[in-house]
This record gives sequence, C-alpha cells and structure tokens, in this order.
Amino acid sequence: MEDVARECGVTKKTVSRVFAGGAAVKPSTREKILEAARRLNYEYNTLAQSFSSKRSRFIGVATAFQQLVGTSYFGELFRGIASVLNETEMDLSLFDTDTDSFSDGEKLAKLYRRRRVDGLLVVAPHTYDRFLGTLERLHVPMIVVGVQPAGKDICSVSLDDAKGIRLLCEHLYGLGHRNMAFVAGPDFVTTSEQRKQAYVQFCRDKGLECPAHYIQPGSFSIQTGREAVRRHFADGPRRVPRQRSHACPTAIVAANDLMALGAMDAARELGLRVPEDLSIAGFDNLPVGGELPATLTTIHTPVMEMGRQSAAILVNALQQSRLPAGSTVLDVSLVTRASTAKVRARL
Amino acid sequence: MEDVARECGVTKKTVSRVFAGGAAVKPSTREKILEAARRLNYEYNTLAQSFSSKRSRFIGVATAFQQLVGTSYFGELFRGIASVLNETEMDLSLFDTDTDSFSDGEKLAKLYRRRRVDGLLVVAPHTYDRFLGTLERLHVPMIVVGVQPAGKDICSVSLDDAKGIRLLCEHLYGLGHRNMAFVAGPDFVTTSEQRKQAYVQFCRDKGLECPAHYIQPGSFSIQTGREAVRRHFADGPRRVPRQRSHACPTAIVAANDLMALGAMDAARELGLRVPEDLSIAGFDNLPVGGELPATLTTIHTPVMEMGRQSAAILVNALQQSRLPAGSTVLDVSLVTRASTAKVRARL
DNA sequence: TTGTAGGCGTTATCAG
DNA sequence: CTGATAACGCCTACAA
Repeated sequence: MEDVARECGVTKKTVSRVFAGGAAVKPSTREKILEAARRLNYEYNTLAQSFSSKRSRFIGVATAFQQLVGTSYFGELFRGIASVLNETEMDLSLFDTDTDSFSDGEKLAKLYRRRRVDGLLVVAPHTYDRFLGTLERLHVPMIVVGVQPAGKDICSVSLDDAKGIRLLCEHLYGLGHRNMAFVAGPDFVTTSEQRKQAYVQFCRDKGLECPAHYIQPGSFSIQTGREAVRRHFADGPRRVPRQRSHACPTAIVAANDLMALGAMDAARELGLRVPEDLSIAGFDNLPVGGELPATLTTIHTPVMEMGRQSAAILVNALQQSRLPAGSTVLDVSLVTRASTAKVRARL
Repeated sequence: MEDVARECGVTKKTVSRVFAGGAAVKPSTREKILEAARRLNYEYNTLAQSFSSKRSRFIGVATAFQQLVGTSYFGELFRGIASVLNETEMDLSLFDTDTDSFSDGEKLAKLYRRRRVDGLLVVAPHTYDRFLGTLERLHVPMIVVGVQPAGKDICSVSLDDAKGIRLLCEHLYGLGHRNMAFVAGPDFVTTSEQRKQAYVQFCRDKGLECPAHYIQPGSFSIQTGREAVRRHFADGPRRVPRQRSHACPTAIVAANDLMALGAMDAARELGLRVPEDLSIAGFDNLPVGGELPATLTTIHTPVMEMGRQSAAILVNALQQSRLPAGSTVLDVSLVTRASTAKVRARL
C-alpha cells in the first residue's frame, strides 16, 4: 500500500480509502490509485483490515447441520440471507450447533468474542437449544431465526405457525369437517410443537372431538406421515362412530407437506380417495405439492423473506454498533388446492 | 495478552502458545495461564492471529446457491466437508458462483489473494463454469468437487458417473433387456452429460438399438422424469416394433433418482406395472428410493465421502503450504432393488 | 519448554 | 478531500 501511495504522491490513508470503500476520494485520485495498484500488482489485505478495524466482516449462521443443511427450508432461508449480504461487504460462515461443545452456547459466544464473526444468525428450531440464554447474557449480536424464543428478550424473526394451522382448520371446518385428525412433527422442534398446540386449541375452541389417537406423531418425513395415517385408521377406514372417541376422521392436517404427501399415499393404500373420502392438508408449500395428481392444500410460508429480514436486521444493527432487538413474526397464507373438499355423508 | 503474561510471570509468547494451540507448554504453566485469562476476562483475538500469521483459517466453499443449496446432494457433501474441518481450526465460508462477477473466476481468486480464505472447494457442476482455468492460472489453492475438469491439471475429487451408468445398463442387460431408454439430465451439467454419454456408449458397445426418442431430456426433477417417460411411450405402451426405430423400451435408465420416481409415476399412469412390464433404474440412491411401494434400483454415490476427501486433501495441502494436486475418482456401486426384473415376452 | 526483538498492513484520530 | 503518526495484538525466527 505504501508503494502505491508513493507512486501516486498520496498517503497510505488515501489508498486505504479507495479500497476500503465508503469514504469519498476525488475521482481522478481514485483512478490514479487503482491504476497504480494494478501496475504494481498490489492486493488489498482484508486480514489487516479486519485486524485494524476489529471487525471480521463475517456473519455466522449457526444451525444443526445434520438436520437442516440439505433441506429445502434451509436452502430457501439461506438464499434469503445471502441475497442481503451480497449487497454488503460481509460474507457468510456456517457453524454447526450439533457439536457437543455448542450445547451451552459458550462456543458460539466465543466466535463473537474472539472476533471470528461480527454477529450471528441462529437457526435453532429445537426446544433443547437452551443455549440462547447464554448468548443473550453475553451480549452477542444475534438474531434467532424461525422461532420466537418464549419469554425472553431475544431478537427473532419467525413465521406465524399458529395462524397457519388455524387457517387450515378453519378452511376444513368451513367445508363441513368436524373430525379432523393431526399428524404432528417431532416434539423437540419448537415450531412443530406450536403447530400441534394450535390444532389442539382450535378443536377446543370449536368443541370438536379430539381423542388421543387423532394426534399421531411423525418426524416431518414422507414415511412417518404415511405411518401416522395408517394409525389414524387402524380399525379400518370406514368405521362408523359408536363412541365419540372412535369416530373416524374426515380430514387430516399434517404439520408439514412431506407428511401430508405420506398421508396421501396412505389414503391410497386404504382405498380412500382424496379429497372425496378424505381431505388432506399440509404446511410449507413445497414445490412438489403443486404438481401431484391431487395437488396439496397447504400453508405458504415466506421462508426466503424470513432469511432476508433476519439478515437485514442484523446487518443494520451491526452498522450502528448496537444489539439487534425486537421480534418479527411473518404472516403466512392459505393455499387452497385439490386435496381438500366438502365433507360428504359418512358411508 | 500482555496482562495475562505478566500475571503469570511468563512472556506473551507463552500465552500465545497456549491459545494458538499446537505448541508444547508445560501443563502447570498452561493451567496457570488459562486461569489468569479467565480471571482477567481475556479473550484471544483471532483477527490479530490471522493478520499476523497471514492465514484466515477459513476455507471457502464456492457453489451455485440457487441450484445446489437446499439439495440433499449439497447437504451431504457439505456435512462431509464440515466433519473434516471440525477437527481442524478452520471454519467454512460459502460463496455464490451464480453472481455475475464470478463468471470469470476473478472474484473467487480475489478471495484468496486478499486473504479472505486460505483455499477453495469449488462445487461447480456446470459445463459453463469456465472460470476454473482462471483460478488455476492464478495458483489459488483449490479443489474442484463433483466433476473432473477435462484436460486440465486441476485437483479434483469426483464420482465415477460413467461406471454407474455402465453398472445399471449391464444389470438390465443381464436381465435380458435389449431396449433400454434413457432419461437425461440437463445438458449444462457436466455430470449429467457424462451419464448420458456412458449410456450411449453402452448401447453402441452392445449393438443395442438406440433411436433418438430413446433419449428424452429432463432436468433432474420428478416432474421432468414423468414427462420424459410419457414421451418415450408417446405412441402407446404396448406398441409392437415394426421398424427397429420404433421398438418400445422394456427398461428405463434415469440419470437420477428423482427422475426415476417420476418415471415410475408415469408408468403407473400408462398402466404399466413396475417391474413386470417395465424396469426402471435411477442414480444417486436417495433415501426415499428405499421406501416406496416398489423400491428403486439405483447407484449408490459416496457423496459425503467425496466431501470428506476433498476437504482433507485441501487442508493437508494448506498445512504443507503447497497447492493441492491430482484427481480422485470415487467408486460407485449398484443397489439392486424391486424396480428392475427380467424382461418378459412382449405382449 | 520458554524468551527476545521486530514487524505484519491496515485504520483511527485529529488536523488541515 | 487528504495527511501524519501511532497504535492494533499477534506471530516469526531465532536463541537459550
């Protein structure tokens, strides 16, 4: 840099201003400097910049690699994040929260305190991700993405999961369904738990019967959705209700689209037509749900937008040297397609 | 660091050795230093470390975000990479090759020359990714993952795509099939092109008929697999061959599992039973292929292992301050399941 | 196993 | 819009 400066009859600082961006430099000076740099084969050293400015210009994205990387959910979220960072000088780094040492948040906090990252986007949907409190306490610039941590003053951007389920249930209720069963996601995923609670709450509000076997567990995969519905109809698909608790569902709400796909397959196995004999609804609006023989009624979730907003909020907070604050809950919407229809008289 | 050193009656250098890792420090001294650091609330500054050592300790993973992030292929590959880096002091950073400015490789090269990353893993499966030459020329420590760039002296780790197709074709040939059609992936993906070539070569070697309509294009999705097979049977599924060029396929080889799934669905639509009337084989060994009504014969590809090896080779090269070299081609294997069977007499 | 001396390439600060 | 100087906090190389 010294050489370039000398060559141009300016100071290192002026050269610095050209390469670091932001500061105003007279256009003619800038050109002269860029030219000299090219000629002298000079390359700006970002390591020195980071060292001197005490900012790494890396944003860390912390998530459970095993469970999320490779899912379309994470892909979409990630692209949203990247699209925002693309317009800044920041780059992205990924960190795995599956690792043992992450369990208490110390390791993530260390990333910040050692200046490895300037801030964190934590995509940690598991109810056992108790490390958020640690990060909060240590004043790590961080945004939790995908869930709204309960009762804490943690900045988050999430989706309105409960509303999504309510939209589905109301849709089915409006079609005359009074026996809706549910395929739940894994208990340890916060979002999954919230979707289940919203279903239970809806049944309670409307006075719908909801015996224990109406709620079958799954783990967000096609196969578990299939198995769950087999259990829903364990005593046969055409069972006439003798006792309230044995009524046969006329509609299935799955906590995500993959399980809804499994549910559709199980219905086929059971000889039930969708939607004539059984309505099925999912959640997530996966692309594949739009191109099936019977397309899937579902909830559209603005996942990429969630990525964008979380990144934008973090970047903005960092630029102003303050901690991000406040919770954002993004709206979801009902997508009505061919897998749901009016309930028909029981056989 | 100065404070901690003074507190313990040692030099900064000794404190440095404790935190930088690697170097030998007397256990008692180490303990004393760690304790003092805790007490003084000292935190090691990785920015200074990087600056001073001229190594960022970041590995860049460059890929096409839009097309790969969120796929199970990339997820698996990524986890393989991460598992290796987890045992080093290196972290991962992701860079998007979709961006315009990446087209000529200058931007990726700049990442290295500005010391933003110590090396690159380039997951660039597209035939139009012509920037590899630029990177090679600028002596960027880099490994190309997933494809073996033709005719260049670039370090790469890839899968034996051609062998995979040969295994599938030989399997079907052994079952008596003489009319095998192919569902190709997109032309601009190198791997896809290689799979198609291997199919064509096999037909040529065995003298099998392979009229133009036997090769239908797809784009690695379920839907395009379905459409391709509809075109294979455009004149009806039971067509008796009158001319050689109109013979009806008894087996379909799809360039990936997703398209094979679409193919199975198309077969169902056409009233063809799998495998009795039509054998279908895929490529990739996706988990879902093992749990269908008719499970899928496919090629297992060690994608995670590919990630592991590429990361290991790069890390190793960096430690020895030299450029990675040589090509590794990982073996693939045939997984025989229920979607393929002996050809039967034509109706 | 530990210490010494010097330097890495940028930015901050404040002035002009 | 530009400049002068002093950090920044660690590492390298060599020595003991």
